[in-house]
Amino acid sequence: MRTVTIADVAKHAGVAVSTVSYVLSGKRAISATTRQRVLESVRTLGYHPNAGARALASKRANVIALVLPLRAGMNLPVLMQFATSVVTTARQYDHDVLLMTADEGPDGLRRVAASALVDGLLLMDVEIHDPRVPLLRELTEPSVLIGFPADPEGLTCVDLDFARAGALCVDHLVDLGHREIALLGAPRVVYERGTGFAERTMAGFADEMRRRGLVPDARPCEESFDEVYEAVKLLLEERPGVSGIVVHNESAAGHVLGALRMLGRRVPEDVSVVAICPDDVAERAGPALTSVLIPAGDVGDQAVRLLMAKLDGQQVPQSTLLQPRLTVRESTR
Amino acid sequence: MRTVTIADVAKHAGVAVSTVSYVLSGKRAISATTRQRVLESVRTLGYHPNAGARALASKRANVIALVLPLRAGMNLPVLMQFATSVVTTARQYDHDVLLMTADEGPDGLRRVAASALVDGLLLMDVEIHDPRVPLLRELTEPSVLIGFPADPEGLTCVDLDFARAGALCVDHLVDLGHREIALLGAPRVVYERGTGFAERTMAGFADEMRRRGLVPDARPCEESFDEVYEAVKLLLEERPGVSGIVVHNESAAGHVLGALRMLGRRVPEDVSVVAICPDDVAERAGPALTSVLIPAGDVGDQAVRLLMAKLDGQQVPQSTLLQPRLTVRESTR
DNA sequence: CCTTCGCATCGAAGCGCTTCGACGACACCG
DNA sequence: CGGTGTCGTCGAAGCGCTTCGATGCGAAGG
Repeated sequence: MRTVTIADVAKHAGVAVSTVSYVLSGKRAISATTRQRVLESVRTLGYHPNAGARALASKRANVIALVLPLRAGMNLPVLMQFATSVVTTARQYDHDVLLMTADEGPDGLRRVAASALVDGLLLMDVEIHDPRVPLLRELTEPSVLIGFPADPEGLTCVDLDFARAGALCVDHLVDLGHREIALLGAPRVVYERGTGFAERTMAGFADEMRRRGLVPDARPCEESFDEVYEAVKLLLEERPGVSGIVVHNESAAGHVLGALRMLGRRVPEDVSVVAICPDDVAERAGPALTSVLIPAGDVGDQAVRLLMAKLDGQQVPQSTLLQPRLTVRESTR
Repeated sequence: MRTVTIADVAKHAGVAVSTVSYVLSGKRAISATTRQRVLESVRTLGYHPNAGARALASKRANVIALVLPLRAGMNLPVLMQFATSVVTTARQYDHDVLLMTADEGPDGLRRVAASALVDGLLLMDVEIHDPRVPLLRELTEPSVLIGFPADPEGLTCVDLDFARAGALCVDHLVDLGHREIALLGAPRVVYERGTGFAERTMAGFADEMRRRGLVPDARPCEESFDEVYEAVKLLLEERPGVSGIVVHNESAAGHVLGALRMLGRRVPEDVSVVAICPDDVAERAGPALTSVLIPAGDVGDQAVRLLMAKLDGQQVPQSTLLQPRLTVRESTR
């Protein structure tokens, strides 16, 4: 069962190889009748263009690299949602996705780019001082980053507007009448790593609090139940008047509710809680959490569109911030 | 900045193109001095073989497809861990990984296989009656499945031995002296989908219970806190003597602990809980859960090895079951 | 009626690599 | 000392596709 080549299709349809190619690519006008004949031959023979040959001749692999962080502590659901939307959107542009892990480092990127395995790169979870950023600048292949390095000059970056997300939580709680509000953030290590999004949320939270004439109180928060419990307990002891809590830590969100329950605080009667997390986590919690959505799907989608535009030679904005959206559920009042 | 080709390397080293190729592939003997000279040229010029050309000439893309399920309700951490280990192991064999989603269906598989984009396929989360299985049988490209379809004849399947995992939980609890033991499983929809692993766990649990002269009680379990709470409440009402609970539902595991706490049962003093879940989930819970590990990493690793063996023309076993391992933590006594 | 033009199609030249057969050079054997 | 290998290297033929320039043809124009 030899595989079907373009030559087989050409012979079957009684045309030249180049004609088949033009029918398939649409790069030259072909008469309707010929086109039909060719397409039918393609169908009956079950022809699939050889990817390698196509890449070699056209200098386009129609594959993009998706570089995901794999270190533990990543926000898995968000990551998966993101990956899924990247693959789905890429397919809409007739591209496939090569999966890479961040631990291949700059060398891995150089390898796939230089070998023409991929036409462009999508990097998730870029850090403030990311060793891969200088490389991306010198690569001829276009790239799109999720997250912001210290200096985004000359790059294309996409992210959720985390500062706005933090502010949004404040707005919601203050509008409900709460005055004493605290933020429980990501584990300390995340801030130390300098991924950016955690700081930006805190900053947005703090700025908005101050703008409203209130005193911000923001703290990192670990992820195990016991540590969350201790953090909540400490918070309530130090600031007994706290009536609003913003949680920017997906794994901890459920534990915060459990801790409050154990500490005799009812949600939302005594304390209102807003989380910044995916919808499914918010809905699964008891009570269901009012939350600001991390639109991972939109981010992936948008990132692919930007990359495709760059591959197309178009100019794209250096920075794209996606607007967060707050959904009211049962945990705030 | 034209990209460096093998011809450039050959000229720089003063040898024929074919000699460079043989140095790089090791398929023919090359004198040590020539080899050195070539390798040095490769390094100084920064040569990376063009993937398309290589694939075209050698009929090997050095890429494997990884097909992941993307429907909601999947066990994300396990999935990511799996994907990570697949990528890492594939790289050890000098292969890259093309990421696909299950919703591309059989056509997607046919496309990447027929276009020679990939040399082999790795499918995760195969269902009992999976529409892709017949296709895999007729494809010339080798494949490895994670999970078992109804008829694994002629295929290569890898999975955790879930029946054994269920039995292992029973053994642990019974050895501790517990007699009345219940299993809280996956959401009902998972059983209906027929993914297999959930049923197999239940069967292993039930068989071992009966073998021990005990009465099995196994129930599906949804994932939201409220539903878990109701399920636990109902269980305690119907079977007040229950002193051991096996949870085979990662999202629910934490909620089960919370529900028991709210219902006035201490863990492990009043009730012992064993979970079947990844270690990080077990460790993050309060109290830390005694658990049977889902060794997602090993599964991915093993799957890649099997696929590489098949690509190599070797014979491999039709079925590979990975043995589960129980880790005792704080939730059983 | 002959030229001019545009459309539809063809043929051939690569793209960068692997691989096969060939060919010197040299060592070894009888 | 001429055959017979062996080793290391070379040249050339593709792999299946895209793309460029050329070409045949009918319609439009003078």
